[in-house]
Amino acid sequence: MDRIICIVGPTASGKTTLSMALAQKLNGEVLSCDSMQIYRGMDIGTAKPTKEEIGDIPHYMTDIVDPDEDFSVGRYVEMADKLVQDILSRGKTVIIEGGTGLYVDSLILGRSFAPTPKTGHREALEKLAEEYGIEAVIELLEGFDPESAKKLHPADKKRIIRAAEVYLETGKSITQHNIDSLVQPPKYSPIWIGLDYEKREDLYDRINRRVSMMFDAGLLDEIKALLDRGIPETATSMQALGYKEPIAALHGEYSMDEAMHRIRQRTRNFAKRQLTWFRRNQAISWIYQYPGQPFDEVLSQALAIAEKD
RNA sequence: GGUGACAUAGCCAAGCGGUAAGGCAACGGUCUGCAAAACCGUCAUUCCCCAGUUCAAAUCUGGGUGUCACCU
Repeated sequence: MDRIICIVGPTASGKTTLSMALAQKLNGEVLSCDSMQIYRGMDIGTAKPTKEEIGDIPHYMTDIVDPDEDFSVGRYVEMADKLVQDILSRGKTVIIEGGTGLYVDSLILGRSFAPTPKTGHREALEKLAEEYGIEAVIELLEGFDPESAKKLHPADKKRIIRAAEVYLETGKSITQHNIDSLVQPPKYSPIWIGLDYEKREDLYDRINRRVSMMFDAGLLDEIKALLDRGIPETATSMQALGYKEPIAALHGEYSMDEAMHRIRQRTRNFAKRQLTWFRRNQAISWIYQYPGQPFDEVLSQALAIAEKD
């Protein structure tokens, strides 16, 4: 039987440490599932595991593209799935360490994505929305995908445009695409372990402290190095938490102190969204930690969950 | 000690006699190619306290308390 363990949870919940320890114990290899750690040169702000943390454990899907490259879930799944197959074929355990819910689920469910669109439909739709308002796009959408037109909130411009784009690209509505893919059984059935804290405030405390540590570790130098390399500030990667705020501060929009506060705030908000995403996955066994808990306790709980299967 | 201003949710804040805007935070949720993104929902039976005027008061009057500013 395929042996896959997914370690999921909000940022700063200790996923990296647990993944490495489990890999050690279970003869596993770690596959990172994080939409920002894929970028080269973005280490401190993304809390990427250090060389010391990784040690000699095989570790994948980190540092795979440059920060100014376009990336997507589709590309992630394509690359990661090959690695999963490869690790399994060698009889080892795959430990998926995931903070990006969409990526983890897409990989596990085995979703297939159409190739990157190049037809310019999206640009045209965006222009239409800009000139005539999003209502014009909704109206258009009603013509070939009334379900989406009705379901999507008028303020959710991004998804409305995507829904229209999918139809124009493929001739099939996004609603139909979704129905088709929901019919498919999940590609893998991993053991799910969720990491969280008993009390929300303890998780938030960890986030606050970690942000300070990032600044101490040289986050600003890292950002300056990226900018010196010519990475555009508008690149998706540079819009990441912990990057865009210091950049704004460097432009004098607010103080660096304010930047740090904003990073903390936005990271706390982000952690809550991650929890919302993972909470609906009933297959997850949660480990609720408390401050100062010995790591061995967490590890043995995780091993118990992994062994139960 | 005197004079003046102000007291509205955890924070900022509108309201100026007709039955408590809005923003942030918090909490809950959505999510199928930007996801560290984008989006949605909930959140003051009550406006510092007491008394009064009025059909009706967060809004007016008197007193009290507190904060700030200036004066001595």
